Amino acid sequence: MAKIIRMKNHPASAPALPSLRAVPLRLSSNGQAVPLLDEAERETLAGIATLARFPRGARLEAEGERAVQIYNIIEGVVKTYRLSEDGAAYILAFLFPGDLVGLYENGRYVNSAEAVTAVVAHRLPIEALEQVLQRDPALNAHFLSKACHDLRAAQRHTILLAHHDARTRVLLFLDLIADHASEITGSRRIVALPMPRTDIADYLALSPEAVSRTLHALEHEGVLRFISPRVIEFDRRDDLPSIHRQSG
Amino acid sequence: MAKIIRMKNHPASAPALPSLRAVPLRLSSNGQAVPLLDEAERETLAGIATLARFPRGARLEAEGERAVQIYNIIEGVVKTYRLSEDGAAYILAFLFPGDLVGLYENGRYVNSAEAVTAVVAHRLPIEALEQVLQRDPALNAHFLSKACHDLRAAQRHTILLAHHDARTRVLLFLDLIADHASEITGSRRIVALPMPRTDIADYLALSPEAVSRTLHALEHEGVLRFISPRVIEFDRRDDLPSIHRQSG
DNA sequence: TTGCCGCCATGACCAGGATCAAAAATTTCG
DNA sequence: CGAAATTTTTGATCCTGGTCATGGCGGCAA
Repeated sequence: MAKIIRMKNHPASAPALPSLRAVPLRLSSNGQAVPLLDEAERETLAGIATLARFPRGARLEAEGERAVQIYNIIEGVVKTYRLSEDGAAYILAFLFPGDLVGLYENGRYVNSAEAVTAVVAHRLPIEALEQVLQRDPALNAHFLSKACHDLRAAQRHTILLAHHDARTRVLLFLDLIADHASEITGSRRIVALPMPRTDIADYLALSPEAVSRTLHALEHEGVLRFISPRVIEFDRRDDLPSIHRQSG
Repeated sequence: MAKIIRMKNHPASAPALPSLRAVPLRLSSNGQAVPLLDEAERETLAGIATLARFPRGARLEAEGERAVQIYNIIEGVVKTYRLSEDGAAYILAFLFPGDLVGLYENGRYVNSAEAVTAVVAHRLPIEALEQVLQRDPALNAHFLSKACHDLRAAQRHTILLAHHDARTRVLLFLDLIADHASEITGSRRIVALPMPRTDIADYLALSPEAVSRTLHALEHEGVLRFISPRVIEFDRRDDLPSIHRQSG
């Protein structure tokens, strides 16, 4: 038992099998994101996967590069982004364990991806993956489910940025992070933000100043409390736009 | 020959087979959107499809409804949107021939969809479609390609709305429409806008007033010329942010 | 300890587009 | 054809969040 806990704290010692998290297309019990793959499917993917580790800040791929592999995150947080002409970054998504990194078209990656924290991931060579998917229709269907899940997430992100003000964007961002990386201590929820203000700003299409101001305005409102700049106490809110329940 | 032209103007007389348009994942010659399906695959889908016609303004589906079918557009334009608490509409995409309508999760449609023009589409029952995809891995792979294509389009839409000003948004919108519905008359490109200003506004996250103002500012710049409020002469521009080349 | 450097916070000012109000143009329909 | 309804346009004002500038905090190395 102590050993299991130790493994959880040190995932290096026993990497988990590949896993896809998403809300299923078909009617399921609760409509939450769940692991899609069964043991056999995870073993199948493990058969073509090699383990990759990235330190914080490492780039997994760059837009325009020839796409040779995709990654399945086991541990850590990855950001995907595009660079504009003037060097500004547009962060498209933060990805968590159970997500896939490496969207490509015409044989080339569409986005860049960088490790926000230390990351452990399975490297899936595209060549081998496509062969496996050809042979296993059920597995193929799961990848389709995952793509649809990410499409819905992108649509929610669009609505969030395009139609909501800074306060709502920041609240929903905190919600997103709290879903994936929060500890419940008594009745309080402690959320650790793994990325700097600039990343939050690039994801929410705000200036870093606006993110800072908004966070502090929320503290004055009593919605949250700072423990340190990267750690806040935050009680999840029910009064957020329903459009955005569920995210990935 | 005259008959063929007549058929093109009156698609009612000879509906085309189902078709999926997207940029392929694999390296392809030009990196443009192309029809993904071969004749056999189109016939396979036709085997489970029934033809559906919708007048302008008809609703194809509503968010939250039980998902029983998806549509493959043959002719016309469809908008997909979400409704906010206060009744405002967030238009997520305009869909054209070769596109799929009917994204669902947990057995229910995620978005609403409405015909912007008169629409002809193949109705594909989900039940039958999933069976067909199980039996035909290549077809399944094409649906995955299409989902990835739509995901990339959603990401471009996010960047467009979140990081570009009104002028750029309107220009790129005109580009989008010109891709799908323009006639080249001599050296001028005539673009017919099939939707009202409010729809353009809801898609670009602007007010209808801002859309109108921006269009007229572009006319004063000499970038376009109004023939009527819904018909403009517009020469495609090369100086737009490269992020947005290609759309669906 | 001290100084450097990256990250974060705060203040002052400005601008793009929203909002409110109302007129003009176009389409629909009797 | 003419009138109503809808769509589009224009004008005036306001406000959110961007930008620029400055200052504080904390970690790290010497």
